[in-house]
Amino acid sequence: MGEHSADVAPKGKAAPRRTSIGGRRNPASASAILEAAEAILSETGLAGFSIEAVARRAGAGKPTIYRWWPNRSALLMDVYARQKETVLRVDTGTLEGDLVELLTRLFAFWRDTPAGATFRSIIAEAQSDPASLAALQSFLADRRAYVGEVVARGIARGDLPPKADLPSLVELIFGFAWMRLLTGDIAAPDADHVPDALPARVRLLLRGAAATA
Amino acid sequence: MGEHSADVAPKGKAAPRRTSIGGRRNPASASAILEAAEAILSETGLAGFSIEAVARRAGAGKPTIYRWWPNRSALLMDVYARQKETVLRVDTGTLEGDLVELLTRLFAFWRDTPAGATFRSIIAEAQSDPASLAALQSFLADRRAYVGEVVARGIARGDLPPKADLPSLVELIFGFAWMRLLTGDIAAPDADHVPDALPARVRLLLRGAAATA
DNA sequence: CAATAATGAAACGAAACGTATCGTTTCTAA
DNA sequence: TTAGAAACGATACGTTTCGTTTCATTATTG
Repeated sequence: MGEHSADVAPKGKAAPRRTSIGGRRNPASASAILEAAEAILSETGLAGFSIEAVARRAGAGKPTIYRWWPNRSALLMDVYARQKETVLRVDTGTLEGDLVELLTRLFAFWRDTPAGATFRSIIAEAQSDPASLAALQSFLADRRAYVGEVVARGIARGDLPPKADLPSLVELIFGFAWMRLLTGDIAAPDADHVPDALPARVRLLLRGAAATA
Repeated sequence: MGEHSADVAPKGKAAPRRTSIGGRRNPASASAILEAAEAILSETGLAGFSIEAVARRAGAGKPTIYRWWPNRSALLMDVYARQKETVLRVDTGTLEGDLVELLTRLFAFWRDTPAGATFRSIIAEAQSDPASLAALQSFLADRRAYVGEVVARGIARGDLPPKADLPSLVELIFGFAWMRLLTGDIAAPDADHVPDALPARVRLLLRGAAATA
């Protein structure tokens, strides 16, 4: 998966029909489907996202999509996972720097790539489907653990007292980020018009965590 | 609206057919529609919520619903507005008390009434419809202003320094609350199994806000 | 070569969307 | 009293999407 030409039909053109490659999945089909899904999300958002639309765009059969993904939520999750969210990899030397950098990068990732449209759609779908919610909760737990490690590293470095309220800090960071995404509030800071409030949020959180140690 | 018997069909029974009451809207129809919408959200969540289902349940015509609400998002907004979110009215004597009480009440409101299902649906719909997002942003601005007043009252009382970072505090409070709702994390605290982490979140936020004054 | 799994095209019945049409009811103004 | 207007729910409509089934074809494996 990901190593093959996707054979996604550019809009308006017919791609060669893919056929079976024998008793195994065709990675070209998978790529085509995931890329089509991503393109549609980018172009029309969740409102235009349907299995029908993805199948059409990918030149794939609906049975193929349903064979691998039970519903559109699951497909969304795979689209997001594929977008390689490496933005969380930070190491600026200070905890405050790490958190500011992490969030700055996350917002840019959400803003400048189809990832933002994808992830907000995942959250939306999770409100109407219990299985999707469970998947999202699991995903969140994983991400929280990672950020918890970033914070623990800061503690080890002495940037934060050992008894700082780490669970609250991590929860509030994610609440902040998600809310920015869901309210469409991830525009790039612009020193002339939109001052960057993100560092102030991080500062408040870190000082609060330290003060509750 | 709200003063009349709704004439909502109990499931399985036929309500008397409503007719026109002359060249104005029939408040009984409006009530029936809003109540049906609320009931469906409670029972099936957003997945079962459709204009068709509401019309059937309310014994109303789809043209009637579309006459008054452009789409299901708008209907959701009215359902939520109708649920009288008075939980924000707090006055415990201290700012920390106020914020803890406010959030405790808000979570109970979301948990114990159809309001939670409604509001999470509103947020979900806002991810696929720009007009719904605009309405949600407006609603949020209003609620932030109110909480800002609660905080300002605390500042006047001396619970928080005058130069506390009020914008960050308010934004983080809402991020926290929304995220709890969206991840299904609003279960009632249970001292034996689920300790109440909410006061710790509030404490961190208040100390952080104070420390950034 | 036969069996198997996979592939996309096509078809299907059901459901929902948003709109149009209809007969009926009620209200208001003349 | 009458005519006109707005509203009401029932019905119908064309379109889209859902999830599933069927089909002919392809490639792989034993």
